[in-house]
Amino acid sequence: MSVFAIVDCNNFYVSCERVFYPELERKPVVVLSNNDGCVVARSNEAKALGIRLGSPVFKIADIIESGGVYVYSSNYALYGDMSHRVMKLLAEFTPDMEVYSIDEAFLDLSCFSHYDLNGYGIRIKDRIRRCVGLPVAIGIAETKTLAKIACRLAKKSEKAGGVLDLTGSPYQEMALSMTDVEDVWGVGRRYTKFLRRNGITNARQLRDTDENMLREKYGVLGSRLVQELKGVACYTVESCPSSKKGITVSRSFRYPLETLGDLEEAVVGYVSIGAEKLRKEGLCAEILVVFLMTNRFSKIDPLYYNLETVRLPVATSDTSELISYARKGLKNIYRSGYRYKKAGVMFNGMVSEDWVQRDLFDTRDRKSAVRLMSTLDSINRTIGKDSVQYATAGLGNTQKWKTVRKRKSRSYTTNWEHLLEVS
DNA sequence: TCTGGGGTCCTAGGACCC
DNA sequence: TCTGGGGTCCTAGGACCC
Repeated sequence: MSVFAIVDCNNFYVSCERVFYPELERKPVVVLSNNDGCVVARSNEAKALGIRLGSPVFKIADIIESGGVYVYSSNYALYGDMSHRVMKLLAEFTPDMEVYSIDEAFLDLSCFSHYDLNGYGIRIKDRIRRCVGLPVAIGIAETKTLAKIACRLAKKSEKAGGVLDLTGSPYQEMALSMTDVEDVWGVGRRYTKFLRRNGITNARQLRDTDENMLREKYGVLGSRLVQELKGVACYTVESCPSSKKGITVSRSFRYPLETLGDLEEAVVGYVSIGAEKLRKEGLCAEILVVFLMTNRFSKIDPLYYNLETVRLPVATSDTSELISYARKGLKNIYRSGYRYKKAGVMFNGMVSEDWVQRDLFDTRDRKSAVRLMSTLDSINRTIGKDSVQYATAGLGNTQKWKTVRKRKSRSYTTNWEHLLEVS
């Protein structure tokens, strides 16, 4: 029998902040997106105050004030490192796991099916709490979709204490009945509407739906959904993630940018970030996309959105080369007179750096470019991020495109200067 | 005034191949 | 007059996930 567990960190970003500032326990806490724009994580206390995920901060200013809500900018260095620690611990508990997102992992527990799975789950939960300081919830069942449902209930129920094992359990019927159809993994807003219109409101009804009806509406995903709810595993634990199919780097600006020069600095900055990611993955991109847009929420400013796709003569991860194509692309789509709110670059058509198709008439010295990039990367890795950067990305505080994070906590685990002192 | 960022998979249709 | 069968690749759009 196959057994899947999903381990999900509770209110992950908020919990990471709490580890290093325990006074935040039992207090309403939120973490914000880039430029301190929207709420991306909430503590249970903040949820109880009615703060919705994705709310723009300015719209909930009064709740923050009256509720005494602690507000943090996102600290990706901290969250990334904490995530890494959690995953490392989880790997001790199973021969096969899949890191599903920054705060979730699927574990294959099939070989433990004759054990006390609930007890095993509790051991996992306790170990993460003790070694990393983070609270997690764990759901265990015959399929990934059922495990997700178990995990959701484990989080909600006092009695479950954070771990719920539904394998072969008589409670499975009840668990499915208690789960609204929109809370099923793979059912989004669109399908919720369709399902509810057809009288399907909970997971149990969805499981007992005519599979063909769903298949027609929803394609193969529909049949898989029903099968998974019935306990027939359609998805496995993907322990070796296939290499990336694309890399996107884009940010909203704190204030609208208007000149080509300012936008160029932003695009150069994004290309630098993206190209570094490419090299880290050992990939080269064949296709580069540059895009820009004005504020889609504005009722006054005219809207403009455009993108340019560039097919590169030879797949590359060389920042200099990518910058020159990106700047050309940007010039083509830039129109003066607009107030731009966001720009970005995308790399597609990925190939491994060892399998790049060369061009007979290529005149570029690619060997030295590779050496230059690896030197650049190693300097930035050892001395610190952006120690060496392209001047066309702008310098220091003149960089208008850099995101603002006014309420960021310290990088406790990734920067020696920020190490906690105990006295 | 202020509204995030980064992904995946599936499908349908068109162009093209033998 | 009759016009097969089996593919691939690419693109755009939709839906979903965290």
